[in-house]
Amino acid sequence: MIPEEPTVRRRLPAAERRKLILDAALDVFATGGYQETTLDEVAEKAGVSKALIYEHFPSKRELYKEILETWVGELLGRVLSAATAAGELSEDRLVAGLDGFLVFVEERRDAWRLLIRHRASDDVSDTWERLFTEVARIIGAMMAPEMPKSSVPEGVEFELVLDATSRQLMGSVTAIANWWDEHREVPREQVLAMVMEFAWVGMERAADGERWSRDR
Amino acid sequence: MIPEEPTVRRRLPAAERRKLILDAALDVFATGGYQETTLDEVAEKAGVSKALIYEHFPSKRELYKEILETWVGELLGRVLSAATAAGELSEDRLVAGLDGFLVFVEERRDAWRLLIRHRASDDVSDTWERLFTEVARIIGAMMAPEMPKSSVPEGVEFELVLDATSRQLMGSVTAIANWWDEHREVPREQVLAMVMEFAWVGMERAADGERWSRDR
DNA sequence: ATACTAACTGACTCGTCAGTCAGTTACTAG
DNA sequence: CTAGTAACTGACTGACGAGTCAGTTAGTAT
Repeated sequence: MIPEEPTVRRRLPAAERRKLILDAALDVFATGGYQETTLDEVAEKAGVSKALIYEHFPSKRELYKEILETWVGELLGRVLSAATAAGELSEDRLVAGLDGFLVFVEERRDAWRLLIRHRASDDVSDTWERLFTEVARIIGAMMAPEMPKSSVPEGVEFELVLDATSRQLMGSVTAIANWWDEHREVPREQVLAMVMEFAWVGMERAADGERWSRDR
Repeated sequence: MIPEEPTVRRRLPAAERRKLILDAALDVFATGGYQETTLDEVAEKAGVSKALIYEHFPSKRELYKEILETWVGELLGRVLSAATAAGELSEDRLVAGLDGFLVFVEERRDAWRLLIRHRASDDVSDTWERLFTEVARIIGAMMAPEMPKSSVPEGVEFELVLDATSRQLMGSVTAIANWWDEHREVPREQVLAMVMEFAWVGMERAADGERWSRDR
């Protein structure tokens, strides 16, 4: 009869199959989140049986964690390399890192969706919390030179303000990234400009010693 | 034998029992989110059988939605009444509304936790999305007078910027509220000051026509 | 006291899904 | 050609959890 295409291997070496499963799982987890995703869906998407998934990963949880850590690593790597490539000035580095983040969101929307589809799954919240705290720490380190004492409200520890501010920055950037997800037509430079408009200008002004005060 | 305390009613009128179930459910849902809480937990916390819950609510989903809508309503009500009580100036109103929000978070941490424990549950995400959009709309309306054209990056629709900015504000405020949840020792006024420092000063500066630009 | 009703429960069904196991078959080393 | 092994699967188990039902009992009206 018609001979089967020899390049189409029905059985793949473990590493390749593993990769395909990871890709399928990213896709499915990103769409539905951890809890509502079933391994049967992942198996179907990957075109294999569920049992095979267990040849490559010990549990659903471990599969998810591996993907989560892979992509957080990728994201962090991009942001950091973009930042360090931008030179010495911490302001330039922050802007470059922010743009690197937006590039990541633009290119890997699936991974970005996975990263924000986090909460509510106590099963894996420890992993997420660890990674999240790590990111906050790094951003805080980049922001520290931009945060002179003058911008610290009286009676609050500098460390606390730094921590809170880095989380605010993460929160606003995350929010606009999600907004962007529904407004893809807006080009990246404009998103970047809006982030700067919102978050950055305030920090600059704070750096000049001008601060909001209650009695004005 | 020892007569039972007559004031301890073993059977309560429907309305009271309903209230107790709602309280218990808020508590449990707030701790674990929608998907991971079971009605058996809620029943145990409320001190009744699971079957009784179904005498008062048609389904788990409806129970959750009722709680969600109750507390979003409460939150919105407080923010709006604080804002309107603050006078005519939209800036004053925004600050007052923000403080009203922080008061809510401080007083009803359980409800606040419920409100952020949202994502990933497609079961109820439509309800959440509706409420979320509503809040963004209201904040956008409050912000609009504070956002002169000068703060709009070139080439972007004003409406889009307004929408994106309101979401950034929500994101940063949400982020600091969550941070506050782990730093309860920080008094509310200082949290408010940090929010202003981060978000507000930037907006004011933008209003003066000073903007971040890429080439400086 | 008696009957009536609303509050309430234990024990069930039924579907779903993570994880398992006993195999079967595609490839490959000799 | 023939083991041998790695890739792969169908059919299963066991646990868990939403929702149901046939009752039982506390309060109440007469």
